Amino acid sequence: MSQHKVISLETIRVACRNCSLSSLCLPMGLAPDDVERLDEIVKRTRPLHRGDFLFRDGDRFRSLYVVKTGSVKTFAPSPEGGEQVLGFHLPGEVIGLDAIDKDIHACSAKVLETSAICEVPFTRLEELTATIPSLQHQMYRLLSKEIGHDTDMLLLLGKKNAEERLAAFLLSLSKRLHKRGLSATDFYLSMSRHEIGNYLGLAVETVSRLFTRFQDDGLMNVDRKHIQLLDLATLESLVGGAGQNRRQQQQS
Amino acid sequence: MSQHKVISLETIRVACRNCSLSSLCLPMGLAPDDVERLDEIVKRTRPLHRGDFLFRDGDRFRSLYVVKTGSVKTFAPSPEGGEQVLGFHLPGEVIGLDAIDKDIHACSAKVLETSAICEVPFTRLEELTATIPSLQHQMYRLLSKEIGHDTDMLLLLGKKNAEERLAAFLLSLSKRLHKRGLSATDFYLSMSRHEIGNYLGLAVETVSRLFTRFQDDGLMNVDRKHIQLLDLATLESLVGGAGQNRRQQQQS
DNA sequence: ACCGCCGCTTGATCTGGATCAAGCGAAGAT
DNA sequence: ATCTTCGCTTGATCCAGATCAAGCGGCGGT
Repeated sequence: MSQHKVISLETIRVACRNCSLSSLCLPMGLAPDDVERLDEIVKRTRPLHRGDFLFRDGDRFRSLYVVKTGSVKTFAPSPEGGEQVLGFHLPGEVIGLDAIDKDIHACSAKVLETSAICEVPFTRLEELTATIPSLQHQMYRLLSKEIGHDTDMLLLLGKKNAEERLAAFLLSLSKRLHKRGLSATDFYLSMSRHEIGNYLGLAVETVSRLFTRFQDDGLMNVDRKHIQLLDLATLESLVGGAGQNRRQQQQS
Repeated sequence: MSQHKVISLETIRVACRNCSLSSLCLPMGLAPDDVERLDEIVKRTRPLHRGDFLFRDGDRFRSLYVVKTGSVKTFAPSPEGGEQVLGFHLPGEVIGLDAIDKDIHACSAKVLETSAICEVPFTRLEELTATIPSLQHQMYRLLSKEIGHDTDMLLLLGKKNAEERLAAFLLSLSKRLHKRGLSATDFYLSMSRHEIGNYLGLAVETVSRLFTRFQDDGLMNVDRKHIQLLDLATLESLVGGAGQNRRQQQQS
């Protein structure tokens, strides 16, 4: 806790137009002076550290958050006092979209590692989107994309077995990191096995056993948090559920 | 198939301002002449019948659809040739929001019973929202609400057992029908046991057994598609997972 | 450098719900 | 009216993954 260094503001103060995420983030396809206007409403906070909250469930909704570097998990309380991990958020990804409706956050967002986060006050963003059609369109797409992603998760939790879930999880991380310009095959997990299991609807032990199995099968190397994917093609085929002999899925 | 009656257009041609769904649908809180403008872009189609598609996965995205009466299911193909039921849509609910991002439908929407559906061409709606701030806000809320709903489903599929899932499903139907002005305790299921099971990540047999059990326990009456909920309070408590003796949920 | 905690792994056992297997009966077809 | 199909129910069995149990070892703290 005593290690909070004072970071020079110059390091943080990076305008949207120079942001390496610009193609992933909101401003995609905006005219230069529209980017400027967006840039003006974005707050750049000092780096957050592992365990810090962006918001907690029950908090009033004020802003969207964009991960610039690092990672964040979101999770919702379940009635019994446990929690459901809803997602892991990597650079370029937006957090808080689910709270627009009720104006109250229904989940919490916790920083998994030292991270830089942009804060975008939603009311101001809304004013902006009303005058910049292409930004409005981006917002609709952003919200829609989130729905599509949730849909994928529903299919995963509803129809896939443990092996397929973990393979899908690893490939999802891989693709998202790659899109961000990082290695698709060599990365560190910022979340615990427990959190992965919670997210995928599996017990910690199952996650651990599958890591071991995937490694034994030559699909990947696992060393603590350090992951190396060795055979993306086979992992991809595992996700498809063509595990070899799978009963014809039920047609409803 | 030979029973397609010609329905008089007057029956269908009901303007938004007179629509009984107006408080649930898009126009909430709009000025009268804004409702008028919205009304002008909404297409009202002839009634659709069981088995008709609003769209299929792979179709180009053009419109959102609002259920006026009846019900619709949406479902996505899974890699193995099966499918995942993504939702059942009742009057006042909007379909197609997930396709805005990619401009292609990733799921199909199939009518479960004779239904009246409004079609809202999205491009025109987008033009409208750009000039009516409160409508824009409604759109954001609508999209956000959908994300929130998906989040609930993730918790259900990730953490709840069969009993909790079915209880949650029944109560969800009950509340949504009630909001629409229909009975919260007496209704007909327009979907099959198979579809319910698929939606909830359960086998048909499990759904059937649970219906029997709930009935034996005096929580509800089940006669084919006809459902009567007798003890909402107990059903509610089942959802909470307080089944009685439940291990303390994992804290990630 | 040492200690203690906690996250992870691995093995053994248990179980909720899936799968397999038989009817049953209602709704639609002829 | 009868047939046929298909959706549903109910019983028996099976199994993937949860739970229980027991270390191991890295990492943070002092």
